[in-house]
Amino acid sequence: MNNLVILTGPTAVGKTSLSINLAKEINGEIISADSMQVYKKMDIGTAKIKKEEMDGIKHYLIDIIEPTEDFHVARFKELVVDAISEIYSKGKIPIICGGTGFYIQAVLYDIDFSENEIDKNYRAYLDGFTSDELHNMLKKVDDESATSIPAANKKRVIRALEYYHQTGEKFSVHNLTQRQKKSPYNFAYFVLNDDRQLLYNRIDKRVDIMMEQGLLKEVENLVNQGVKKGMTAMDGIGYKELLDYLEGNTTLEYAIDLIKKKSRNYAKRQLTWFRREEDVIWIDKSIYKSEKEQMDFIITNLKEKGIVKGV
RNA sequence: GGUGCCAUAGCCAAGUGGUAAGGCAAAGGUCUGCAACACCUCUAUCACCAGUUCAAAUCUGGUUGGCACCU
Repeated sequence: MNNLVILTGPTAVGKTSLSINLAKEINGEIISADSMQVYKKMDIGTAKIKKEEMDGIKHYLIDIIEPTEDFHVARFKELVVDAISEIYSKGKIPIICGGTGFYIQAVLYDIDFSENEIDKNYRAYLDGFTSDELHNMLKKVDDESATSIPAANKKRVIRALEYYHQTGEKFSVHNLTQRQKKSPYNFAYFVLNDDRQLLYNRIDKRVDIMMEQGLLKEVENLVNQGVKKGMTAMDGIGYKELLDYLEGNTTLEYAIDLIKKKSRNYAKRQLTWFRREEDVIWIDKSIYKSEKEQMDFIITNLKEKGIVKGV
């Protein structure tokens, strides 16, 4: 049992409804690979699937932590492994569905996030330096990483330094070996895509719908429960912009436009990510127009890979 | 009809004689513990015509378009 189906695509492309039908079709259960849907109480802004929409299909890794908690790939990876084996034990097929490419990659290639805990003290210490100083420090211990990470990207420079500090191994070496890994799964990696302009239109429209559904109220509730700027949950698109509005820094109209823009930019970045992934099967909605056609295409591919028995 | 002001990339916008800043958008890319993050790359000959000058987006004249005020 090492079959794995991945269904992803840019935000607002229509993954959710397709994933439910697919799960029914192939006797699967769904694992969400979404860095924001893991949070409870963040439903509207993350376009989280509703209970009734699940239609009896079990979902993993949705609503698992409080918005005040930290979350990251390493934790995701641990939890996913458990979810997958649980699904296998039922004789079902795991379907990973969600837009966080990084999380999908971590599972698919079984990337090793060594046991080290995040060293808050060391990070705080590093935070006191300027970008250039940090970059120079990195250059001394790991020239390769220093070359590939621009000094301006302070976040990544810090991670590379932290990794070296904790393990004594160069981050660049670690990355290289991880990158050469073959996937332990017999997988099919589907990326649902659509005409760019149509996608952007749908994103804009969806933001308006979110506002109608009460996104502002949702953000207010989070704030009342102690969620603050700087927490991972507040990195979510729609949340930080509305928080800015609530704090009186922008107008509501400006905030909404910004949410739309950020969402479009995000969709574009997701596509860049998927383009780089190997063995991706693209499902172009301008070719496979109906969900029925998309499903047939998926099933055909799953049969070819032996994930689903041929008829 | 008259007078004045303005006209720089899709948008905003510097530059007032020496060979086109910057921001946003769009597009492409990086990514292996915050990834809905963070970061990188990248687009013009200055409304049009003529003139002055070694040299003009920058000065002069005209044309077109816009804005303001006046009759």
